[in-house]
Parts: sequence; structure tokens; C-alpha cells
Amino acid sequence: MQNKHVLIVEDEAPIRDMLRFALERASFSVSEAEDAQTARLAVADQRPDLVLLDWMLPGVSGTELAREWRRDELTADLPIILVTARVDEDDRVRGLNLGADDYVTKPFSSSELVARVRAVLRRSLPGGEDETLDWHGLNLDAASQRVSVGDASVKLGPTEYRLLHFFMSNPERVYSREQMLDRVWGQNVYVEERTVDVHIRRLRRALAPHGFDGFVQTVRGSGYRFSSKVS
Amino acid sequence: MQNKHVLIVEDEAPIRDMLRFALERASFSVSEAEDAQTARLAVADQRPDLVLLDWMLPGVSGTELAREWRRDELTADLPIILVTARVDEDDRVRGLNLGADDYVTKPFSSSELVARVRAVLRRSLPGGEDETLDWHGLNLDAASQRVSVGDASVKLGPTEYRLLHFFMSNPERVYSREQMLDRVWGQNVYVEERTVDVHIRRLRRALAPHGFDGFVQTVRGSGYRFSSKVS
DNA sequence: AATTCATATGACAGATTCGTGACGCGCCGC
DNA sequence: GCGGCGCGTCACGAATCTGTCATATGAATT
Repeated sequence: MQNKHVLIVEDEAPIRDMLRFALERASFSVSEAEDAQTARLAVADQRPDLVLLDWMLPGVSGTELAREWRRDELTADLPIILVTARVDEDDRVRGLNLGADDYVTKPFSSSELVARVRAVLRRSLPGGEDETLDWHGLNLDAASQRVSVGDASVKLGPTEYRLLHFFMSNPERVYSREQMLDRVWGQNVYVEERTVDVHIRRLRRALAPHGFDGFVQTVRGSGYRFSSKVS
Repeated sequence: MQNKHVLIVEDEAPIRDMLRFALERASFSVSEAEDAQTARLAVADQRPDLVLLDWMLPGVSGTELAREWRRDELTADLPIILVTARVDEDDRVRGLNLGADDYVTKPFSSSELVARVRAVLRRSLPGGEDETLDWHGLNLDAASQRVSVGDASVKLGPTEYRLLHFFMSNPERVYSREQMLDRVWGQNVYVEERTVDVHIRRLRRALAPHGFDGFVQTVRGSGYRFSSKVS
């Protein structure tokens, strides 16, 4: 679990130092970048396990970097934690929609930071790096956010993709809407629980035409379950 | 998960009201204290599941209260969420060092508040242990909330599932209707005792087609028993 | 056997929970 | 800017569950 490499992308030196200090004390290996261009190179060069990305950078903003990486096949599933200055509900949602895995708001305690880094790394661990998940012929391709069924291939939206990824990593188990929000949307996102229903619906609709019907099961009063057995 | 009791320690009435409203709407039970002394009594008296503690209280400060509770063995692991007015790095660190489990900064959205309360409560809950019960070929898997006989799965409603779970955990023993209401329905639920009969009937009807007949036994004048021995 | 009492059963209406289509909003590529 | 797309929310209806009652059944007692 340790010995993971974290890249800090942050233009303000004091914050950079504080981040480095906290992470190194938690025995992560750390490298830094203070602008977008350096960050691009560092990611390509060092293949970090996680990026701590400042929201506001001079020149190219953090959001833009995040977007770039998400689009690039090689870095599509690179865990990103956004570091934002203000507490802004909209920023939160926007950031996570861009594909960030979590975020911390300045100022933050070092223990909080380390905890979040660990949480995100842990979450992305079971799926393996770019290991393609296979489940009863359902095949998940992390790079292109597509899922292939036999020869057909289905394009999923980001959220649907993450939802399916979560399900395929944790089949045969009931999860409450709350748990799913935690693990698929992120631990600090506040959206209605019924939002889960809607995305379940979208996922079902995407998979059904390809013969995958009845695998996303409703457990009334409890949540949902991904299962191969018939209900 | 619900029905948890939250104590609000906050001297400003409007904020207190807002907190109460948000929490009650999320079906928590709520009590209030507007000063440290009342708070001490309330904690000792009501043993709340979580405390929302204002940072700045007249007289004894919130930090002092937190410290007290942490020192006391009885309240050492009482979850505390600090409510702070300003965002201040030092406060944050100090608060978390004092053992606060989380904090919210005013102003905050009620959904955020409720989410944090839930998150903290969930964290302190016992970890989800995977439980599989097997009883004479009748199989109950807690993780997937599924009951099966061989390869056939038994379709149960939520209450029937809980009832069967209870029976399988406590076989060969007679329980009165009152005891069953306590343990299956919950302690603060008032329903007619005869309701148990109806659900017993529904459970029997669900199990019978799978060859499980006569295992839910009536003990006239006392209650019911789940048993493999013939009566 | 008649009576009495506890339980079994079927029916029902209210309450919950879930599925689904629609809508507005923000972001992105053009 | 414009149109498309993904997302979160809402409202409505459908499906299911739940507690209660009325009545039937059966067992124990007299």
C-alpha cells in the first residue's frame, strides 16, 4: 500500500512544502511541479500513482489539466485529488464531474490530507492499474470508458462507467444508495439519494440491448445488487 | 441506521433551530443544550450517539467540553462534530487533535450537515461482517440479502427477511410476540402483536414451496419457535 | 359435545419505495 | 454563440409492502 508515488501540482511554495512534509512523513514518495507544463512532463515521465492538483494555477488551470489527463488513454484512470481554496458546492460537483476522485479544501489538516490520499489509493487498488475487468463476458476498458459485450461495444458516461466498475468489482453484494454515493460519487458529494436510481436506470438501459438484463437488481428497502443469479 | 440520537450544543438559537430542523427531517432524534453545563448533563443523561458541538460557547468553550469528554472513559469514543464559524487552519488542527471526528464551518447547507453526521456515525458503526447462515440447507447470505434453497432463491419482503434472519440466528427457542417485535421490528415501534402472526404466515407461505414446512412452529400461549424437530 | 380462547387466513386500504420520462443547467467541441 | 451531452432533480404512476380487521379454524377445558 505504501511506497506509492504522489505528484504535487501547486504553485504556492509554502503549501507545496506542507503537502510534501505531510506525505513524506506518511512514507509516500513525492515529487513536485509548480506549473502546468512541468506537471505534464512529470506525469508522463514518472507515472505517479496519484496527483494532488491545485484548482487555481497560473496560466493553464487545474481543471484543464485534469481534463487533459482524463482524455488521454494513458492517464485516464490516474487518481486525482483536487486542492481547492474555497468551499463551494458547485466547484465540488464540477470537479468530480471532471473526473477528480476527491478533493480537499484549503486549509486542511495534514492528517485529513493523508487520510484522503490513502482512501483514494485504496479505492483504486482493487481494480488494478489498467487491468481490464471481466465479468461474465462483460468487459470493462478503463481507457475509453467503454464496455464491450462480445463483439459489441457500449459507450458509457463517466458516472455510469464508474458505477459499473464499482459493481463489477463488488458483485453479489447489496449496497445502499448511501454507500454507493460514497464509493462511486466520492465521500464528500452531497446529492440526493434518488440520483442513484437514475444512474442505475441509465446503466440498465445501456446494458439491456446487449443481453445483459436483470443483473443490476433492486433490493427493495435496502439498495442495489450486481449479480449473475436471477432474483 | 436511523433513529440515532444527536445532541446539539449551540448557544445561538437560530442556528440551533436550523440544525434541529435539518436533522429531524433526516429522521434523527434531537436534543439541545445551549450551554456547557446543560450539555454535560445531557450527555451523561441521554447518552447521545453523536454531538454537534459549537466551537465558541459563552463561558466554557467547546474545545474544553470536547477535551473533557475525551478524557472520560464513558464518553471517550462519543463521536463529536465541531461547528466552527471561521475557517481557521489552527482551529481545524486543534479540533481534530482534540478528537473531533469531523467539523462543519458556518455557513453550511443542511444536506452537507446531514451527510457528515451520517458519515461519522457510519464510521463508528461495527464493520460489515460477512455473515452466512446455513440451516438444514436453507441458506441466508447477509451480504447479498439473499435466501436460497439449493439453487432456487426464496423471494422475501424486507420484514420477512429480517424475521427469517432472526429465526435462523436463534433457532430452537421460543420467543413471545413482544420479544419478536423488539428484535425484528425495533424497540420503539408500536404495532399490534397480532401483526407478528401475519408475518409468520407470510414467511411460512414463502418457505413452504421449497420444502420447508413445519419449521416455524406455534407454541400456543407463548409465541413461536424456529425448529427442525417436529412438534 | 359445547364452549372458550388462541391462532390461521384472506382481504384491504394506506403507506413506502421504485421506475421512468422530462426538464434545466453547465460544460465542451465546433 | 450554438448544439450536444452528461448530470442532478423532480413529479407522477406503478409496484410492492405493511398493519389491521373480520372471519375461519383448531385446540384445550369444562
